[in-house]
Formats: sequence, structure tokens, C-alpha cells
Amino acid sequence: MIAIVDCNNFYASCERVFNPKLEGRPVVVLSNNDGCIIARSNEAKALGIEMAMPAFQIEPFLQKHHVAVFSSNYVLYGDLSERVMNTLATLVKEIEIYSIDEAFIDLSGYREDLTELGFRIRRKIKQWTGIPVSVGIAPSKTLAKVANKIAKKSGGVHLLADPESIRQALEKLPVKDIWGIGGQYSKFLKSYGILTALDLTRAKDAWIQKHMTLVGLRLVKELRGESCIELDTEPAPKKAIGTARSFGQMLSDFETIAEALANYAATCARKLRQQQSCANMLTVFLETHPFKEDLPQYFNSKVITLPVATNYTPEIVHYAKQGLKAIFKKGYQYKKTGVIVSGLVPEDQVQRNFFDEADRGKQRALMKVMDAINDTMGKDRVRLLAQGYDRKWKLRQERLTPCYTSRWEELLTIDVDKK
DNA sequence: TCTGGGGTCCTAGGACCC
DNA sequence: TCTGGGGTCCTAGGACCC
Repeated sequence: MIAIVDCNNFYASCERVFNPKLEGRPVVVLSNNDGCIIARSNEAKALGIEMAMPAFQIEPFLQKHHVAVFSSNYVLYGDLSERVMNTLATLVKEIEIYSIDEAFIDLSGYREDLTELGFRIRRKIKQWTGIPVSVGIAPSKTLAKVANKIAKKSGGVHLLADPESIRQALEKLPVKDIWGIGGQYSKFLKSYGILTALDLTRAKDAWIQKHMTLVGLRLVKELRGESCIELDTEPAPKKAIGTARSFGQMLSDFETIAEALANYAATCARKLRQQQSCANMLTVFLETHPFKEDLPQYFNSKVITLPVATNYTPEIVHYAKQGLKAIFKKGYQYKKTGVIVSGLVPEDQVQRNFFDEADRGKQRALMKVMDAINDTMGKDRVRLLAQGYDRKWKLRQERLTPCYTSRWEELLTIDVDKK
């Protein structure tokens, strides 16, 4: 048996942990740049606020219903996620951290009542971290996801084990709500009269594979109770790493965009070093604002093959800027730029060439010192001049809460009532 | 009339997830 | 005024090999 532990309305719950007044109130969290709604408390869902709605369009509605609105604070959410996962690790052995707010766990070999175990997990995580979670338990990952959906609406834990209860659950589940079925497939299936998960389990294997590839076939087998997607407790290193942001305002001059890009490139280089990889390739892209249809639109990208795989910040920044030069055109209002590094190899398996004159050992030593300083004294304490200081391109984050758990200056303070 | 058979590697595009 | 960001996997088709 497999379980999935999923934090309820994770980002909204994180905001509540340090602000209990929000309990019972509708809460939403916005995407970067305060753009779209990306998390909603149950109260906010009940008001009919949908996922991914642009915040500016429903601003009056949010005010009218006294919805608490927050900019996203990924430092806080990342830290609380780690606490949740660490707490879970005290209760079970095999854990796959699937996303910032979800983990699969392997329950084979557990003798105790699984529903009871689910409730123990729920209680302990709530007590230790303040985050409410739901637990779905079933014979496959896909069915565990189904069970979790039911758990969210019932008591927080749901077990799907016997064939009849599985059948009943699948009968009520529209295909679009199955893990792995998105908009395209649900439209396609509907055109064939396949409306529920139960309908889908009755389709022929060959037909499914023909129209939905091997991925689809695996999914259907999982719905039938045959576990096909293994627990992945040690995720492989990433194959590509990207950093991109929309600007807080439109930008048209090369220098400011290059400064923003240098920061994204530096972030990519840092992430490469964190997973001990070097990149052979670098892609830069630049785009205008797709929603401003009256303005001239432009999108372009440039792929650069690096002479030798690297994770050295100055080198990544240098080639990123070179890529930007190749695609930048005057006269447009730009909204977003980004860097993707790919062709990743382990940093101790880099293929050199005869013409490479860089002192790679020295570069690595320098990055080690820089990272050590920035880890202890604050992000970007030491940085390249190219990363700049003005930050004209910075994100809009008008309703940002403190990093309660990761910055000394921002610890929660409590006013004691003096009598 | 009549032109083989068995592979590998790479990439773009399409689907999906959170 | 105002619309996010970061990933994965699979397949078909092209280029190449012997």
C-alpha cells in the first residue's frame, strides 16, 4: 500500500501558522509579481475564487469579502515544507518528496491499522508544524491520489483498499480530476463518451496506448489497482535548471534587462553548484507582454553551447549576456527574460579541451568561498557588479509577510499586555 | 515493372505535474 | 496600473551508422 500526504492549501496554511487571526477567514496567496491567485483557504474556495485568477480582476471582490491577500513568500514556504517532511520522516521510513507540499510513502510491511497510522501522521504534523495535512492510502500512487481527494472532503484520512470501495470512488470521479489527465486528454476522452475514472478503467489497453502513449496506459493500470509507478526515494539530479521572472514594470533598455538577467544567470549557477553539476548549454529568452495586445509583440531565444561545461558564475553570466545581445531588439517594451542551463554533467566529470586556458581549480575555490559567505551572511552579500544595485526590474511584492523562521531580524515578536 | 534490413542518437513538440 | 515559475516524460521523425 502507498499513501500520499498532502498539505491542505499549503501556502495559505503557512501564512496562518504565524497569524492565527486568519483562522476562519478567507486567505489567498498570489504568484510572483502579485499576479495570479495560486493558493486559497477553504473559505476562499467557498467564495468561488478559482485557481489562477488574475488578482487585479477580482480586487473589489476580495475587498468586499475581507479576503486576506498575501504575496508569495517562498523562503517561508520552503522552510515549513522542510519541517513537514522532517516530521513525516520520524514516523515512516520510505519517503518520496514529490513536491513542496506532498510526499508519497511506502506502507508495505506495516502491520498496524493504516487508517490509524494516517491519523497519527496528521496529528503529529499539525502539532509540530501547525500545518494541516490530508492522507490518502491505496494500492497505487494514482489511487492514493484519489483517496486523498476524498480525505480532503471527509475526515482528513481515507483508505481505499477493497475493490468495491475503489469502484465506487472511481464512478464518482470525473476524468479531468485524475492525476495525469489534463485539459487535452479530458476533452479527447469526453468525445469518446469516457466521462469518469471508472469508464476509463474499462477502455482497451491498445486503444489507450495508441491515443495516450505508455504514460496513459500506466495510469489506467494504476486506476485498476496495479501499481506501476514506483516510489522514488532518491530523485536523480535535475537535467535542466531555469530561472526566469516577469519584471515589476515594462523595460525597454538593454542595460536594465541585462542586469536582471545577470541575477537569474547567477541563480542558475548557484543551483548548479548545489547539485554539483556543470552545464554544457545555456538558453536565453526575452519576451514582451503577451496580454498587451495593442503593443508590438516579440519573442526570441538563443541557445549557446559553452566551450567547456561550467558552473562558474562569472562565466554563466558572461554567456547569458552574450545571448541577450544576440536577441535584444530596440523599440520593444519587455516584460520577462530568463536563462535555462542544460546538458548537465556531474562537476567532477567535465570534459576539458586542449584550448581551454581557464584555471578551473581556482574558479571552483572562488565559488566555494563566495557561497560560504552568502550562505552565512545573506543572499548576494558577495555578487558580481553585473548584478547591479538599483533593481529597477524587481518584482512587485506588496503584501509580503516576514520570513518568520529563517531571518533573525524577522522573527515573530509577541507584545505582552502589561498590567 | 523490380533498389534491404537493423540499428542508434538527437531534437522538437505535446502532454502532464506542482 | 494589473495576467507566475519550474520541471518531467514520451513519441515521431530526421540524420546517421553498418
